[in-house]
Amino acid sequence: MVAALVRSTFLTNAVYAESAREYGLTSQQGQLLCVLMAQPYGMSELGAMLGLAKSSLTGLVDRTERNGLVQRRPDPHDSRALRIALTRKGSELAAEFYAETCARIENLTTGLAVADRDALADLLGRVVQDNKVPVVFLEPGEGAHS
Amino acid sequence: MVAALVRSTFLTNAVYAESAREYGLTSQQGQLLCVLMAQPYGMSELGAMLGLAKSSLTGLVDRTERNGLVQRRPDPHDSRALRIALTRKGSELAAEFYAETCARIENLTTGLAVADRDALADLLGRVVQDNKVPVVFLEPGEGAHS
DNA sequence: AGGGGTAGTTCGTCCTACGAATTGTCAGGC
DNA sequence: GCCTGACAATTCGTAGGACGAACTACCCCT
Repeated sequence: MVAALVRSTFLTNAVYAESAREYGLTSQQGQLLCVLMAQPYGMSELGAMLGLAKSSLTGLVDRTERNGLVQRRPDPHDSRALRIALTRKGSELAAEFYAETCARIENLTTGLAVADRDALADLLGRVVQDNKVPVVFLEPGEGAHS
Repeated sequence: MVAALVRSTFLTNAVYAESAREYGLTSQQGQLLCVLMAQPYGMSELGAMLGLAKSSLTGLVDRTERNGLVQRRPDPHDSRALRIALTRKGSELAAEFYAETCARIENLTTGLAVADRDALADLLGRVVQDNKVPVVFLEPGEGAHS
């Protein structure tokens, strides 16, 4: 059990990172884009979702902003706070990266029968839910709700 | 499916990293120790298993060696090559880290019935095998065979 | 108006990862 | 025996990632 989970994690990481790399992203930047596909978030919210310290986030957003993918917008209701949102370019890149990554991850399970794939999705879904994993990756079809 | 896999990967990463941290390790150093629990390997072999460039490995082994966990031994049959092996201290730390990490990962699935856990292990095991994931984490019970 | 808590940034430090260039060694052909 | 191509590993420079501690600016409550 444990070994299977750890190794599949290793596998998924590698696939994710390689896909990101081909779009000129790091894993972390790709993850940031994927989170922001749903809606803009504040720095602190992002830190909580991604499990990063505030200071780590500043840098990540800096670099991603420098690449023109993301934008710091002032929060209208709180002048301390920021809303981090995708730029047009970031939005387009995120969509491509997301689609390609989905395809590649999906491909990892092509050795399984359809019923088995469904079973796996269900079981993993439950584990994820039981452990309250933040939505770092949308369900395909789960669109932006803003 | 895809989202469940990616999110469970995120979860496992976080648990692994936190466990490592508590033993004074980074994820990568922890991974290195786990791989070496099975047997010593050469730098190139490690690079292939972990999916790292040679130059990345030099640094990782440097830092881990500096902490006294790992040792570069000359390869008796090839004086270009090295065998990277756990030191006594590294071996002990690896065992503790491994056990603790196993426990924590196992814990992620306590929301599942035993039969479901077995099913999940089986399905993930097949995915891992189909995709030829290197043995970056032993099956509990799979001991060193040297 | 004062003061505790919150949002983000800055700074210094260390780890991670890569590619290109380099050194030493092995082994096969001649 | 020697040369040459392939291979093992390191070095160097660069860039990103992550953290904690210290700091600024602002919110809100009283």
